[in-house]
Amino acid sequence: MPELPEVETVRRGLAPRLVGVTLESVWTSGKPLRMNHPLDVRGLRRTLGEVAAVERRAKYLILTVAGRSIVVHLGMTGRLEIAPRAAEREPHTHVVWSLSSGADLRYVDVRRFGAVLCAADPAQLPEIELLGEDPLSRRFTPARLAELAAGRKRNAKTFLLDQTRVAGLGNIYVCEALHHARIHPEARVDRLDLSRITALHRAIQDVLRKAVANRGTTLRDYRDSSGQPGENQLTLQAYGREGEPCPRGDGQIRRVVIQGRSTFFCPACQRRS
DNA sequence: CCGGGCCTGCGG
DNA sequence: CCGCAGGCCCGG
Repeated sequence: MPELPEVETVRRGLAPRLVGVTLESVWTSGKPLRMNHPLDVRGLRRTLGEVAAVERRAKYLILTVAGRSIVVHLGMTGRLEIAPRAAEREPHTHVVWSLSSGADLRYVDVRRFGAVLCAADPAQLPEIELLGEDPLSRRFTPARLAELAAGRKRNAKTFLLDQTRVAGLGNIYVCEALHHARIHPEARVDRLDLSRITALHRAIQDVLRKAVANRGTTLRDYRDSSGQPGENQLTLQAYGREGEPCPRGDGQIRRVVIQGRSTFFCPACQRRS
């Protein structure tokens, strides 16, 4: 499910209900998550106490708790939600924290592609350390994007999905940003001139900011921390629109597979060079 | 780079 | 039954 805008929406929902609240105890389902990694139950038990901050780094949520951190990645179907303690647990609930506020914080993940990690210093986790530039940060400028793209003999789609360069985009927003910037998903990134890099930079930021304002894209599974779907699916220009007219010209949206992922683009307005 | 795998569910 | 799904990892 979740790319940067969805994770940011979850963060904004959680922060006011977690900061200053104490994680009193934790329960786990016993099932492994991403890559069959068992949950670190002892680490989670050591990471109880008052929540000082709820932050986001790319698609990761970072809860600072009593000087340590809980790091959550939602994979495809993960959800972090606040629920009344008395509410029945949904199937595929894998972690439940009891909060001093009387509610639960619950991690639910049908496909178990997500991760719940803990660490004394999250910056030292390889998952976090290896992340590239956050596209909504001040450091992400057209010049920075040009630097990241220089010398990379990869197509634009693959480049933008690579979390070690620009971190936070996934399949939907890569399709949308490339469409917005009129760049063909198979355009080689080291051959984009500065004006096209600048257009891409702007498209990435515009697409992500709009999606955050719309509280994320819900195609199927995504829900925020209150269980509410987002609204951004109503604004998608290319993703999921195979065969429909391009909203911006006389082309027709096509679907191809790049990097094993469905890729939607308009052959009329998105150019390779 | 590609293909496959992880896991479950849904829709054709 | 088959293909597909907002992510990521690994081996060849």
